[in-house]
Amino acid sequence: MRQRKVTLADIAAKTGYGTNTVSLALRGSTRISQAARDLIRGVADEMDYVPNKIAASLVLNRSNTIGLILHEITNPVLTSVAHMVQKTLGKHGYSVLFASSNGDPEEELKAIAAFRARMVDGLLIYPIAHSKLDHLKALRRNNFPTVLLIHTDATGIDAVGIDERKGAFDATNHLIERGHRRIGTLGPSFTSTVGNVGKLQGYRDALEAAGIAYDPTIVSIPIDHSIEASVHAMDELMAQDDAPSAIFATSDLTALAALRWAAKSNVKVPEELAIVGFDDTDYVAQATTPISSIHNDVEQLATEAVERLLFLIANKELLPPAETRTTPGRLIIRESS
Amino acid sequence: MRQRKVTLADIAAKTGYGTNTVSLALRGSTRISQAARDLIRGVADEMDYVPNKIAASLVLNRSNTIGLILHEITNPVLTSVAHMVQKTLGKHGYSVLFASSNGDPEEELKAIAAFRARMVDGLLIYPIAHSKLDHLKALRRNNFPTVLLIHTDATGIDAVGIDERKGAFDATNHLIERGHRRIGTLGPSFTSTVGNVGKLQGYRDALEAAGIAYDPTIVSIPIDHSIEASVHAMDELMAQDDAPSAIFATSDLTALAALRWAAKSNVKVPEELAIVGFDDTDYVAQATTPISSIHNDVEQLATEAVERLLFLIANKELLPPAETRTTPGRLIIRESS
DNA sequence: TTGTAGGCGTTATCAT
DNA sequence: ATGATAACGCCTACAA
Repeated sequence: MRQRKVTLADIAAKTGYGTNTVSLALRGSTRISQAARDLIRGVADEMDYVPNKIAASLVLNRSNTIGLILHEITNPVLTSVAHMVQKTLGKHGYSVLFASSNGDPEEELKAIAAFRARMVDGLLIYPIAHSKLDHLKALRRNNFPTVLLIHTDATGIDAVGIDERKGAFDATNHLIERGHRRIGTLGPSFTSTVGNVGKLQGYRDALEAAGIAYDPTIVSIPIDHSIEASVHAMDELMAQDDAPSAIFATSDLTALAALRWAAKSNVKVPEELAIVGFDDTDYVAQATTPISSIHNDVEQLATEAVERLLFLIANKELLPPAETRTTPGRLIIRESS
Repeated sequence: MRQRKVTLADIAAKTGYGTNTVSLALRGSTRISQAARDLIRGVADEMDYVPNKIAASLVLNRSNTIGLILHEITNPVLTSVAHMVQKTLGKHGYSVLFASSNGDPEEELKAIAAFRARMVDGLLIYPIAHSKLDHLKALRRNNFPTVLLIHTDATGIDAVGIDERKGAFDATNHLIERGHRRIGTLGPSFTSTVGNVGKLQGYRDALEAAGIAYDPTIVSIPIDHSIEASVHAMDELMAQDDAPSAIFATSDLTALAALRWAAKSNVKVPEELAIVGFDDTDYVAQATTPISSIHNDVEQLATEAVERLLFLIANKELLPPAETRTTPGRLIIRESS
């Protein structure tokens, strides 16, 4: 005995108006008399009318929904991005379909397909790998508004992201200025993980500028994204003969791991080991030894990405040339360095 | 010069079949000859056909989309829930609309309205307050499948959540067994925040069982969700004459704050101050001093919630009586206690 | 095995 | 100021 959903027709029947009048009235059209509008509005509320946007989407050819795909939702930075994106889009009347690709290209493709089938008006995506952008460029070629949430030098696709290269440069350079010559780095797979390509570059840039030779034996890559794996990686890194005196951690998570390693190894931070992280989350700012980190303005990033996406959506008939925007980070110096 | 979207009719025209045959063929109906199916499938792929699920939703009266509303996405536990929920639902062919209410009841209502208008088949929600469940119960009364992601004793609404009361009891009791009699607690607003109502109860249960008087002066409530605010709260809490020798932190975030406070105050953990957290995230497990915490099986929670929701959706014509499920946590003892 | 007709709830166009 | 009609793209009858 399930009550059918209330439709425009039901309200029309009850008020004596046509469905079309009801539709206009509920959307506040001045073409309808004030009296009629009030009456209709009242009856609609009374009947607990919920407009069916899906039906509207069909005729308007616009769903007022966008898709957000992140490659890893556990990451606190991406989490903030998700939050800001949803908040900003909500203000513009958009809802957001969310999916986490979890590092699996297959999942990413599935999510894209699912979202497209649901007629999302556009896509914000933090892709899995820098090198695998072709399918996303293809979307754009099909006039499908898409914005990457990363910084990339790739062309033919819009992107707004953090300037990892510069951030990494600043972090490394700061350690050099503190007198360190042997600077290790700790972070997930530099080649495959988006973002870290740039970070490795920035790290090398800084070394080169200071005339320090790049040494791959102190570039450490944890086996997975857990802190534990990074602590492990530290174990091996620091067991070397010529162990680093400073660590540039490419994420706050690995920075915390470095700190943890120091604690359990009775190594003093920053006296015996300096640490700089990346992203400046609460966790490093308020770690037992507050850790220096590169602060990135997630709010600005999210806002700009949303703006760009909405712009693309508004111009989807003839997409403007792809653009890349970058938001710089800034180094926050704390006790760890 | 925008190419229209490919529809069933387009494929029909190109293959010479009717739209209906094409529809059946693409869905793999055996009513269509194998040859026709292959042909149609091929042409569809060639034309890059993307089925319009929105149109299908309209006729099927089912969107294969559910809404997920969290009251705070920054929280690592809720983040994991979001991830698991999306992953599990994805396997069942559902997409998830996401919104963060950010602790604002107004936002929560807006999100619910937006999702209903988009015809979600059901709702998973981590509500803002225990006390404000009436609007959610109303949804259920209107045969709208809804599952709360919290543990609650409220009736008339489905819920699956962590047993906060028991977890808090175990945490507090553990500290008592370690010989502590003066146990403070640190966590966001016990009365308004969902979950913490139960935690305060469990804390008091344990005290009572041990014959320790409950003392509200050592129940500390940080001003917001930042670690910094909790460190501040610790400052005040520990400045008291009869300061606690142990802290039950109602979240891992506050546990980390307690640890941070100890570090900057040169207080030894666990010798001078014992700490137990709640949720057992990586951050406490791998803190400089690994912190004891209540581990909760987020994966199981998410799976059960999704299962229940799908069950409700399948029976939405006549919803079964509301049920509450609870998943117990377990204490993980580490160096902090 | 395939085609035809009708309708899902909304909006836009064109009348009145 | 309001109403009738035709879409939007798909699916489920029912027919052939």
